[in-house]
Amino acid sequence: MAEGLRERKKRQTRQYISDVATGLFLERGFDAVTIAEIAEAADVSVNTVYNYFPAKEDLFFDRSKGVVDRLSRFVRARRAGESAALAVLRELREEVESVSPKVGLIDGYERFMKVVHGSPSLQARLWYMQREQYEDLEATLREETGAADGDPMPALMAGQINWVHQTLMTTIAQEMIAGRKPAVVSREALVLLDEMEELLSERVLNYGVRAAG
Amino acid sequence: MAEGLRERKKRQTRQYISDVATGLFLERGFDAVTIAEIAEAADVSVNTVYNYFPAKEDLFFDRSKGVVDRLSRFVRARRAGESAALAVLRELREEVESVSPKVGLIDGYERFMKVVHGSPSLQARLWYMQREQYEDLEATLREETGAADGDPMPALMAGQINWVHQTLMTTIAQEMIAGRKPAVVSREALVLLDEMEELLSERVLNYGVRAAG
DNA sequence: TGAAATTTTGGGGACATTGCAATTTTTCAC
DNA sequence: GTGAAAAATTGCAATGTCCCCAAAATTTCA
Repeated sequence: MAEGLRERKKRQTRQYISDVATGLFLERGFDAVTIAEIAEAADVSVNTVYNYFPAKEDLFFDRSKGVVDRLSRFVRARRAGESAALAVLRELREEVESVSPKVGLIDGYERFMKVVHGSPSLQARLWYMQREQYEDLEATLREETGAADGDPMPALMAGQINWVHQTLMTTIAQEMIAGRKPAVVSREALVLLDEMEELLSERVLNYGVRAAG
Repeated sequence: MAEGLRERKKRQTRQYISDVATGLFLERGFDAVTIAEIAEAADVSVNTVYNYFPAKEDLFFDRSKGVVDRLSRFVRARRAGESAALAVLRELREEVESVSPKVGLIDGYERFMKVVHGSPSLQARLWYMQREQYEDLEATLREETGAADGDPMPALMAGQINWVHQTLMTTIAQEMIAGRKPAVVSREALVLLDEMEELLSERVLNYGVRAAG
């Protein structure tokens, strides 16, 4: 059985509110738009907005859901004989090379990031999500390598991998905000990834190698 | 001429408000204390509180001022023949070894961090300060090495050094919160620093070496 | 079709933060 | 010392986020 009318309407309402809000935010900035305005524009009550979104920031980052385990997924999907760091590097290269929106390589991303840049609370939320990603990765590494409880390696390795990802995303954001085209930024980002890989030590590059075959 | 009565009173008032606030925060948590309560306890008006502190978080982190250029200072003070990363590692080791409050090795730090842990806005503020530290370090590295404008190395190196510092501070905070004694945490932290140094690549360990004598 | 479950809404309120004007305190020239 | 100028403190009102609760509207399902 699929889903009833109620579920469908709920999803639609939620989506609609999110869309309306995002539109307003992109147009006028995060702080300049009030929840009351969003509610009115979406033709619902303020309470309904809060019914779907715990906080104002959630309205903006609604589409960025399911990014928490991004790095973890890369690691879990690493190939036989491949280390955690190299798997992440490979996946990131693929996304950068294919000029994927997943790494912000798309027209309009600059608009998005400018809004974030202009609001402390959005930046805070972004950092929070990045922190979550890091912690998720640490847990995954601990799990995948079967490291003991007191072993600091998973945390350290997660930190190094996180550095790669963070630096990549920050750089892309900066370049996009600077007005560069996705294709151009893609090429620069590939160079950056090469440089970062060269800065990683052998021990990092070899951590969490999946048993061959 | 030193300072007039006015300046002195201002500083006293500011300090008193901050002290009263910190006391309340440590006692009952950040969110559970209102600005109005602080104002009343400090026997001033709410507006006076806002006169000295732009936001509630500033009341809590008032003592943590001047930490922005912590890493930068370490780098600038590096010795002849010493690299940026090694200078930071050395300074951190010294502080950890001497069980210094500067790295959180002091009874009561656990209390402080628990409050931070319990409040999203305080965490956000902490991340913001860490971000500032990173950016400050990048600028310093760029300056000290005379790197070209498009050169990504200062940013990458700042990232690596920042990883060391961040990981150290986070670990110390966790251990302190877990109830360990400063002396014990100090010993663990020294081991951690060794492990991190071993994970840094030669290129990182050799970046920004100050010309010998 | 009507009761139960769920969603939406209205109203009230706590609290951070800001702006403005009135009031008090401190400074400083005379 | 005294009084005006400068600065600090205060009170008051308002905005905006977010929470809680109870009433009203909508949807589900026996």
